[in-house]
Amino acid sequence: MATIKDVARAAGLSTATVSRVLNDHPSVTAATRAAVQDAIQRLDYHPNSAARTLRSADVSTLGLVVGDVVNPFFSELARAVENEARAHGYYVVIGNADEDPDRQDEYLSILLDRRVAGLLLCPTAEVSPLVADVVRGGRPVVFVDREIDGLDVPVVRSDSRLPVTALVDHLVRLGHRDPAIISGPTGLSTGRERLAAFRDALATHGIGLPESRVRVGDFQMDSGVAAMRSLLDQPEPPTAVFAADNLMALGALRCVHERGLRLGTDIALASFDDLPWFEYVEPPITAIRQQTERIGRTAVRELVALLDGRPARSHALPCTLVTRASCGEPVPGGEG
Amino acid sequence: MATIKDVARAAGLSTATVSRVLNDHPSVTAATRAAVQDAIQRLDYHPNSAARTLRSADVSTLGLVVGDVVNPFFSELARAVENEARAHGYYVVIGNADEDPDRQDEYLSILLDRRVAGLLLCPTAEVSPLVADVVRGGRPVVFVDREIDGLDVPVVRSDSRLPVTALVDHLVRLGHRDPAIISGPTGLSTGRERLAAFRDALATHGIGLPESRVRVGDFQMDSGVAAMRSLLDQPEPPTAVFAADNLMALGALRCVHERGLRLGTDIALASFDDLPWFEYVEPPITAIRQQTERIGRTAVRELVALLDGRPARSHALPCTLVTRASCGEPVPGGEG
DNA sequence: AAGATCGATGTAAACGATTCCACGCAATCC
DNA sequence: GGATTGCGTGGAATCGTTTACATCGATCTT
Repeated sequence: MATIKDVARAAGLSTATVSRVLNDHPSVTAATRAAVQDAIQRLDYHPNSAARTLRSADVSTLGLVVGDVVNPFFSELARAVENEARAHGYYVVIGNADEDPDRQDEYLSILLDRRVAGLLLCPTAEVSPLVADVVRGGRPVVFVDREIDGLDVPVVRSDSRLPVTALVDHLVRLGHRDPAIISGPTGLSTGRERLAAFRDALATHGIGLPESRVRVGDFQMDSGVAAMRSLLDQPEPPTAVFAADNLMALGALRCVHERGLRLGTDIALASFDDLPWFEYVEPPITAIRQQTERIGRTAVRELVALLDGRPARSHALPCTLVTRASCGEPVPGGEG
Repeated sequence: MATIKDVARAAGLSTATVSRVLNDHPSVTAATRAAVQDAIQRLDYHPNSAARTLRSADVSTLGLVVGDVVNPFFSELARAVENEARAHGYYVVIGNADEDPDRQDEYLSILLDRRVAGLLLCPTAEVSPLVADVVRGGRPVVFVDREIDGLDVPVVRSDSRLPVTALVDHLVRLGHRDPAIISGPTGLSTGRERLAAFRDALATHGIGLPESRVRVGDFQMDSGVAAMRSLLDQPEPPTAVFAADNLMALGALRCVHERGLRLGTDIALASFDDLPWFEYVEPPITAIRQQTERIGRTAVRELVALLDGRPARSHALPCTLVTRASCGEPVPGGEG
């Protein structure tokens, strides 16, 4: 493959001049420029970008490590991140942790190795020496969706307490006296928070949350199926179930269908994370809607602030409870 | 940012030795190795991959450019690609074209700049000088899902003809005499093929496909809404609609709900791409199921073959028609 | 016990681009 | 008309790594 030296030789010029032509440097004669262009054409020369980025660091790419690409929340997040990043002149390359802390660390390494300008991370584990190192190393990092105790990193996420409280009120109003939860991993801040919010909200109604009403999944679909089965297999199954993310809600739904139960009458189901198709299931599924797009955009803005040397701050964005019919009572005009 | 020199100095060794540790060279004492590891930890050192690939090309990372991360087909594909790649010792970084040819080219450039070992690409446009250059430049590339006429690149995709024919037979059997299609872009091989297969299959039943029965979307949700509206706004709307991908099917579904129509009785709907939740909509949605996981895994295997200097071949994997009730007739035991 | 062998480490030359600095030359100034 | 300015270009250092070759003890051979 032709190098800049070959071009220089072919054009009878120095590599410095060729480089100037390549980078649109003003002080090059039109004639010289043409000669270089010609040599480039003839030799089918393509600059080696490894050499290029070695010399002058790449500042155009951001890294995004998501919890699980298959999770629509994260893919929508990825799209939002990308759109906002492009508006600021950055590209985004994505690594998929698949909810596996080891994979997360690997992609973290790869992206750092590749010298991305900054990192957006949805941490998949509470403790990761690598993450801690990266943060302490002073690299520009923003956490998205999840935070890690003890690490002073800007976090952009949803505030789960209010909407979960609203959901519990909704459930209790419909007569559910012993709702269950399919929680996310308690090792993740989102898992913990949603569970705690659920428990606390029930407590205000004088309702406890015994172990028989809690199952812990991993935010992926299969764990939702298993959790729902386990809940329904009890002597006194719950009348309502709150799945802490959309994939586990889908899994729960699969189980409900397996058993031939009717949603909303035999068993109530609600989900953290709203999805377009929740509206089209019969009956439509009540869900807590996150401002996914806004989360992504805000996170990018904070990261860009960091990159520009400005201070960044954390955000807990509000959610809305979208009440539909899956918890028992058809709510007219439920959207909103 | 720490360099190999800093590590060498901190460990009281030469850069050569540090490099040997980094690359698992056998002839390094355990003690020396430990000292280097320690220094690496302390300094939070990450090798500069630009320098590394400048000296000797990086062989551990594959690049994947998907059509649209938000499309569940592509996110499932991404997961499969990643799992298979890891089994072969590769990592995968993802770029999202968002169905935009310019973005595709940008990510292609970025990934090539970063000197990934090989590329998996879901081309978003028929003509792209960059893609052509890359292919002609002899870089290891495998196309996934879509192909480009005139480029001799291994392609791993679904064979759409058989299942689309089966779908049309199904529709005709249920009495639909003028089905419509929400096609993908005709600039994409998948768009063209599915449309052609639909038209040809109808022809064998003596049914034509006039312009009033064809709408062209972009494989994204909004275009499905618009296309469905346009189809239904006609004086004589079709009784059945085939959406050429899952996102446009979701869009069509939104339109059906907007209008207060009942799926299966007022209007039939079928989709290319099956999704778990299609089963839980009322009535469940008939769909053509691709072997997404197998497509991803096969594509990686072919790319790995290329990287190992072995020949690679193309694959057209079979799909299955999963008949459910959305086209009018509840089919008992419809799964399969 | 002296030379051959071997294993661990260091030295320094690449890789291909960018860019600071210096140089020569023409045009301009006083 | 000699000094100054400015412009186009070239020389060479530099980015951070890998790796061929050199070095240097220690061990082995006979």
